[in-house]
Amino acid sequence: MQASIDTRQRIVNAAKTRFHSRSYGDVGVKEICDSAEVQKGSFYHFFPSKRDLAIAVIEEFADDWATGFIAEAFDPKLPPMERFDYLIDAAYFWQKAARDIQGHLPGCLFGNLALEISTQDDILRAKLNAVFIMAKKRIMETLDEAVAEGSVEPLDSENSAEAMLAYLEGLILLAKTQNNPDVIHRLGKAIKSIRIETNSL
Amino acid sequence: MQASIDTRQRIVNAAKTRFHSRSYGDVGVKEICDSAEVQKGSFYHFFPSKRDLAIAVIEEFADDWATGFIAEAFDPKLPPMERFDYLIDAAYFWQKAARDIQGHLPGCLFGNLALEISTQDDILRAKLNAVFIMAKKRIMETLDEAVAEGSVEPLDSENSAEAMLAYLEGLILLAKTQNNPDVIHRLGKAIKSIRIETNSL
DNA sequence: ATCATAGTTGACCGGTCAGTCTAATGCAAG
DNA sequence: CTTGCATTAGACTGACCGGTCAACTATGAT
Repeated sequence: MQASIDTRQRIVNAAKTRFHSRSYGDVGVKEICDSAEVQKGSFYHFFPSKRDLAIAVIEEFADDWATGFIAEAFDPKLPPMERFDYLIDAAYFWQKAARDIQGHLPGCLFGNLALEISTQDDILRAKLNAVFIMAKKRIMETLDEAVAEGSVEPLDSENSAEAMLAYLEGLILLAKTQNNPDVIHRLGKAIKSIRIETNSL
Repeated sequence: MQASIDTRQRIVNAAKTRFHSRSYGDVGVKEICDSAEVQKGSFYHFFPSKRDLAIAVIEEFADDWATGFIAEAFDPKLPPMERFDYLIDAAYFWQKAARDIQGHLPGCLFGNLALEISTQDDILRAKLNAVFIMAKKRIMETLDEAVAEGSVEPLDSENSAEAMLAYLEGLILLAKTQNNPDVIHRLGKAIKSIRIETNSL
């Protein structure tokens, strides 16, 4: 059926933007249905529960993220370390655009959800963690390339990558708390100074 | 009156632990009242709304934090840069202890609340931001001391302090997502490598 | 044409939400 | 003893929550 795929997608789309700009707990199923112009019954035809919708949202958003935001920033044509400048830039412009439209800086959907629900739902937590692992891998590969290329001294690329990811999430957290995207630009450059040395066993 | 002060305090205490280990949205007024052994009427005698309770919780927790956690870590008797090791250590042990008791790593109350409600309530957001500004100041002072002492090359201490705070919050976010306090230890040492240079105008 | 099935509708469920209200307390000052 | 006020008790409100259900429609295969 045609309409059905569309219906499911409309639900996920409506949920995506709402979960991102508000929170999981604050957005009700009814509100999502209304905005997607779908009835409650149809919602529960596609999703056994609100939680399952959250899983779908995380998966789709992770995909959008990997093929959009991340893929653009980690352009293999760019010198490895320059990609981090693009990453910070992309984060800045994304947050700024959202803030200019909605009036509030939404932050990172994954970070938001992680802090909201990871003490309450281990499966959702694991899904979110998987997204972060994926991002970490991309950073790590970039770091490895930079080392191979000679533009960075050898380091513990896995831990350094994770530390850089933590920093990025932290920046976005502060930017959201200040409702000001400039934080990302102002502090972003320091991401390249984060290093964890290889453990000399 | 004696009991009244105690009642108010019991409400705040019950809310503090619950907001921290779950979320603002997920914890209801009834649950807080039950656990504080207080009636709804008493609750609304002391707090006009749940939101006002949140304000009280943030204020009290900020106080606990400043006089406990932060004051211990930023011990003026320690060499300035060593204080950051203590900070990371304190964060690690706190999160680990909470995880061992509750089964879930609670993260930072301020970070949690910031991501959950700062798009929905500007006053709460400002309160949270004030807590971060206070923490930033403590870090900045420490950095300034280190520079004065000669153990650190001159830098933009205000922005560097903010960047270090972002990193700490990011670490705790990842630790929560993995439900594993080790992240804090594993990546914590890099906090001292974060630097933002003075803008040479 | 007919039948199974996917999708849709909207009324409906019990429970819980934040918040209200009135009446009963306990206590302190006059 | 009494008056007055802060506090507490707990029943209650209406709205909303996530979720269910039985009836209905559209479609594609036989």
